[in-house]
Amino acid sequence: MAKNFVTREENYSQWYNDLVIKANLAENSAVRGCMVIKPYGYSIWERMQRALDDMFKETGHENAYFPLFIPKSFFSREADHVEGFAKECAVVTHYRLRNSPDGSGVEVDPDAKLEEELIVRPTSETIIWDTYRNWIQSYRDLPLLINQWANVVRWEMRTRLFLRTAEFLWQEGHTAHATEQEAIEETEKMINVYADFAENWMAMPVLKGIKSPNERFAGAVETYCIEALMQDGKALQAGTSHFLGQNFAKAFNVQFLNSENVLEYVWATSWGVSTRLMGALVMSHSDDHGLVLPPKLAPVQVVIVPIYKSDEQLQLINETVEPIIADLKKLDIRVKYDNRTTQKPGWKFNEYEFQGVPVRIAIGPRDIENKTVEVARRDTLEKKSYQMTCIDVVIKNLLEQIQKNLYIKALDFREENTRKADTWDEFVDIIENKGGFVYAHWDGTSETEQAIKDKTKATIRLIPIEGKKEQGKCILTGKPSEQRVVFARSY
RNA sequence: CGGGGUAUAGCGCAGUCCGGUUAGCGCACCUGGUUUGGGACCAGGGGGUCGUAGGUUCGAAUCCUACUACCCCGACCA
Repeated sequence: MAKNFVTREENYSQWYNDLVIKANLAENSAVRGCMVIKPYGYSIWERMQRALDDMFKETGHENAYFPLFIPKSFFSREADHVEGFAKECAVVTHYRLRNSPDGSGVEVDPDAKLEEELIVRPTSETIIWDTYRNWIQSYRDLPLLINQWANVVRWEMRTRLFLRTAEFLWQEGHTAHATEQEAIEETEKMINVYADFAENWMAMPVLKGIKSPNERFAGAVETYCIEALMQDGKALQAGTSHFLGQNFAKAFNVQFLNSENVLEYVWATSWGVSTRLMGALVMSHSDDHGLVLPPKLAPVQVVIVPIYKSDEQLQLINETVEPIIADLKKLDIRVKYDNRTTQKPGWKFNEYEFQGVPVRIAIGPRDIENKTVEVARRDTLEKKSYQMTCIDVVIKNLLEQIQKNLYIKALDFREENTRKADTWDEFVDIIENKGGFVYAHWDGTSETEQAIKDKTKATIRLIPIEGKKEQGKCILTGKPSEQRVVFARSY
């Protein structure tokens, strides 16, 4: 495995591929980086999914499931939307295969052409709004608060494992509201849910803000986002929440009668996070020893490894460990006792470090004698002996401490890599040589943003929502600006 | 779609320039023994249409042609 991941970007790719494959997380399939999440990796994702799902339900949302295929004609209804997605759609044109005449295998049967092509959903706004038309008649039907967990396909020109695969698993929330105000509140509420999840579950600090028009979702009036900083100094968009205005309601003719018996178009939002969060998790905390998982998301929070020379010793350790496991389980700690005889202790230590298990307990003859256990934490790699009595409470506290420590570490890293630039030279120097987030003034035009991107590959990651007003001059054009925005190179 | 690279055992690679025993190494796997507090050691063993198709040659992993797949860098994007 490549060393010095944190400081040497060129090693990143090798490190990353080694990591995800060896850690049994995922592997690239032949189809444009389609993501296959193996069992261990999936169990991490499943915990994330469950936590998010609970948060959606707490905020009043219900789950539903809509079709995979969307008739092509649906896409032409919202102009910006089709513009945004047309270039990356997988299209179903035929419905049958046949044996090749030359006997070399199978081929698409040219006689089985579809009347109207079907698009594999790149996102579900169109099919959902087509459905909502039938579900919404009265203000009494609103708000409609629905979430869908689904896989979608965007045929990207270039894929990147976890961060941009052709097929990915995500959730997309789609809500309909009677008023503009209520829809905006929903949009903001959900970006806050995402930020809450990122910080409190993933231990990943995020910036909140809105996107510049260039980066806005196709069909949205306003796009809110959370952005995280990865260990190599690049930004990663971790979640988005869109205020869609009445664009989709008008495109799909979704109207309702309000309490004054007046026909109105509904106001909409949509919001989503994807398996990209797995990439974010890996890239936020991992080190050269492998994954580092925040305890709240770790499928296994504590692993116990016995150290023994004889069967009798193992038997003794088994008996000693039994009540400890019971105590830990009582405190809802996910614990695994690995007393396989097929692997050696050293091998197990490395294996669980690789998988990012937050806490490891080792127990051997020496410990039995002293009534102690050896506790090692994954985040700092520190080892320490504790008395066996009350070890459950020690571990519980330690897990909470690790969760906090990971967040603080990531936050410190972000602070160290967040800078202000007041001149063009300063800006270029930071982007080229240091990376990270750069707060700088911008004249507010798309042309300037594009020019900065062309020159430096840096884009506006977000415009802070509650950013301080401050008079300044655009770093590129020198035109007046009232607020700094956040620039970075990104994935 | 442009530029670069790679393809040899489950994984990682050497061998290719300069054709010539039976294609090799590390990890992993299997058997036996000794081991077990940070990826053990010794001995033995199994596993290969050398990416595909054609060509040159007495002889091809090696030379030639075409094709395919994957990786990296760009444009595009969550």
